[in-house]
Amino acid sequence: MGKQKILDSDLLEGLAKVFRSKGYDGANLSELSIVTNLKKASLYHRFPDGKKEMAEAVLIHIEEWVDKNIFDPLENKKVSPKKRLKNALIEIYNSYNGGKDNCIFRALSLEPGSELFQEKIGIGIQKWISAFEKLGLALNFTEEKSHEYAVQTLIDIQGSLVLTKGLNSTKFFENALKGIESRYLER
Amino acid sequence: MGKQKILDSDLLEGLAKVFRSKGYDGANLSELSIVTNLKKASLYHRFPDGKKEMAEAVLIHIEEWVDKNIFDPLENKKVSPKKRLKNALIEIYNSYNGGKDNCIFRALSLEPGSELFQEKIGIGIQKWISAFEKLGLALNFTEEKSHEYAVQTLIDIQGSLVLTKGLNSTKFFENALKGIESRYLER
DNA sequence: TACATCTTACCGAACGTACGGTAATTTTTA
DNA sequence: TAAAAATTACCGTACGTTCGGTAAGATGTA
Repeated sequence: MGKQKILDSDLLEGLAKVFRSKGYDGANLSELSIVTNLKKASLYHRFPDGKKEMAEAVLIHIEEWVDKNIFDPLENKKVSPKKRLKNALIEIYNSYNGGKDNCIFRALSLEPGSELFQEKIGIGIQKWISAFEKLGLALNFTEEKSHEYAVQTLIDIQGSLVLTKGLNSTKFFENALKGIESRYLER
Repeated sequence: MGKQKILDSDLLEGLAKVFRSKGYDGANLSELSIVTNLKKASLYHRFPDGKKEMAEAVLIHIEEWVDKNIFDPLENKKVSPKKRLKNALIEIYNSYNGGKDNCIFRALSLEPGSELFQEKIGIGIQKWISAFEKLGLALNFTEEKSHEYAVQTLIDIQGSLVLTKGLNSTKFFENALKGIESRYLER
């Protein structure tokens, strides 16, 4: 019975799950150890800089996932803008587990720890806004409207996630996604 | 030069400041002690059940403040609905320090600790929705529209606070409040 | 091919520290 | 002067981190 290498993707998804639900300070090494099937010392083998490096790796992992599964398809000119939007909303719905999971940005923006990730989070949010701005333009909205709608899209997602958590009902998130779709598609 | 008795309101505001910025787990007794000018053991004299009781007291304190400074004026029939809305938005703006401060609901809805406050938070959010529903009715919107607008008001506030924090710019919060106002006032 | 060496992946045990919390005592207040 | 409030000194525990070490695959060399 030899030692199996834990796959990077499994590892990062385990870490992500904890950081998303507990934030930086609330995520403790014991639990990170359990969800990754790796003892604490082994986590330090993978991440010599410790918890901070783990959270950063999670942020990067999620960013890559979003690039590939949301941003790239959203800008794929071989598909109609309407279809692109619909696909993106489905991906968003699933990636937040229908509204039951937190956003990593929100989880990591509480002190202590927020200073460490502030810059990465800012860039990440900016990328979301840009992606939806491009969609707006592709749907022939003005630059101004495209920006306004992009910002409102993020606000709807983030705000509805807060209500979904606070009132323990996914309907807010679901309705928000529907609202985003009709804002773009109903002229 | 004797020691001054710490006033309940100052005490709770100090505690609130820490819980809002750090969440339940991130708030530690050393800092709660410093910000209240009370040694740890003295905090335990005031709150025998410890940190949990402190966070609950903060939640209650904020709820009372909101009742008095936002909900009551918002339902005061001696003032026109339009004026009531404008006053409420000003109070909201100031109470979030122009967008720079977190919402206590959001701060306390991360694990660990979220279980402890889930119910109180749910009731609190529900009260916000109800208050804005009544405003919508007073402004002669249908019940359905009043509900829709009330939910969207909370989403705009919460979502814009996330963007404000994440991008370190209060313009998102400011614009959201303007958007709320015009949604109610521009027919 | 065969064996030695290097490297990767992992782990048990322990470290110093900071945590939430408590007991005993002094100070303040009325 | 008695009760209430605040303080000092302390406790057990859980935290993030580090150390010393093992198993096993990869690489180098004859």
